[in-house]
Amino acid sequence: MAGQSVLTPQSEDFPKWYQDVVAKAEMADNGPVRGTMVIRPYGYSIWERMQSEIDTRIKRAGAQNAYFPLFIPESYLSKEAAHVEGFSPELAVVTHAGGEELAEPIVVRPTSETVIGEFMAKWIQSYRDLPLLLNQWANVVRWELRPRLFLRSSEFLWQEGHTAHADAADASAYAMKIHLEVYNDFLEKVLAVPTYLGIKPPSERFAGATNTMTCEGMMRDGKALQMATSHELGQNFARAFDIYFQNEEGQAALCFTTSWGSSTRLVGGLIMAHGDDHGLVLPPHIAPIQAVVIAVRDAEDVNAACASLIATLGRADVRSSLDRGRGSFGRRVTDWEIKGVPVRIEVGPRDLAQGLVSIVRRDTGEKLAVPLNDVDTTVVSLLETMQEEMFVGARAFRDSRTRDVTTLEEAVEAAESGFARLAWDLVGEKGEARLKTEALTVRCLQRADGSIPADEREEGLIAIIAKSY
RNA sequence: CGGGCUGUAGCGCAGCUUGGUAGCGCGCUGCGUUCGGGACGCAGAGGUCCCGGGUUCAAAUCCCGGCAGCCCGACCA
Repeated sequence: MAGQSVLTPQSEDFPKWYQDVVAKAEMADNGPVRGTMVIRPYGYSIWERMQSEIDTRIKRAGAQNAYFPLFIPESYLSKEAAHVEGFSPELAVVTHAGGEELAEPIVVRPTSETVIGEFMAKWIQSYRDLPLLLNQWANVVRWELRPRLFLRSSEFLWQEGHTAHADAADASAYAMKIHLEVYNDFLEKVLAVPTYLGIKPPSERFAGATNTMTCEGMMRDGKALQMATSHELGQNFARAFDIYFQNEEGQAALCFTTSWGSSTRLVGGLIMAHGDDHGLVLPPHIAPIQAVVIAVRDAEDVNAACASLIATLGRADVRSSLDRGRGSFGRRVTDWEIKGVPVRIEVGPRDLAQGLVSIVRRDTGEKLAVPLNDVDTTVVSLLETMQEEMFVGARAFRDSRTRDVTTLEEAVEAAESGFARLAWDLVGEKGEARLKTEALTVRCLQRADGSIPADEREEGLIAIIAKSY
């Protein structure tokens, strides 16, 4: 059995590999209703760590958490024309409740701009109430025809921020702040995923937004995944929901609003950004278990050494877990690899006799013999090294698969294996239509230096073109 | 919604052509030997063969009608 692979190799069938990992790492199962998802404890613990990291950053940016209802009157959605048009194909609508047909159908929220807009209008009186910075953690429903666990499910978990500002500049600056200091910082520092930042072309904009910013990550198969988005909504929703305030001159003025979100899709992105043929590879900062201590065999002295190591690692703030010597060694090693635990510490009689343990890195497979007394300091510094190297490695991979091109035809070719960078002037609406026939899209527009432009009419913008999830 | 495929044990499948009382691998349970890269032996448990109807002495198998799922074509975090 040795050497036989447990997972479908990525090179053979990437989607199958993804499904295998999700199942075998015990991340999630399909729910009974098509498109729904059961998130299993291991997958959920990763999501919880994401929530905690993102939530901390959101609060640092000044927003407060609140909760708005799952059920939204259908009439609310209709108040913003582009919004309802964009979302109507994927709405789940409640027509019956309490044993009767409802007078007005109720929509299960696909996003909460409308309800929150209604309440912002109520709560905002004067410029002193601005900016109003809200966030909520919730589930939302967008009916999916082609669901995939974490990446596209009919119900998913997310965080949605909603803010109101006195002027366009303040709204735009705040959306940018969230985008850089919450999303991009989280993606780079915690998930070790490098991104291309930019704005969506008008065709890809959020329904009802005046501008949409995105963080695009590259997966191991070269396809793009939108990992978070931030929208400037202009006065579209303020107008629809009468979000007025009295300015310093005593006149009524319309607010400018923003919204921004990140979801359980991040879990899928994490899997696909770092995973290899042996399974998940988790960056230490996100890993629920950073180090697993494996007893090579279930013997008294081995178990005692393991217990002592767990205690030591705990004092060093390393999230660790013990694998007692039940079952075959190889099997247990494989199982922990599939789950992507960054560091494996093997404790066996042979090493122990010399006062050593074996420490193995999940990302490189590198194996070190380390004296018992040095385990905590070694692991702590190793985890930081791995976090950094995983980011650098992912960035090198992304860069190696990103090509500057000068024609649409070259872009199509380059997007076979990664991203193409092409002058936005050379794309335009016609180019987008051409790309669509090749199942390609403009993922984002950015300035030549990689920064985020204010709008798509700026001179000299670069379009990042790729296949996407 | 259009085209192709599949529903048999927890999972993956064979059996169906040519009807005859339900099988394999993995997993699971118990005991024992093992354990430094997916261990092995022995003994077990587990099935409305997707649903409904029909043909037949007899249907997983043949016929009719449903339902569900998967893959490929237009949207989305």
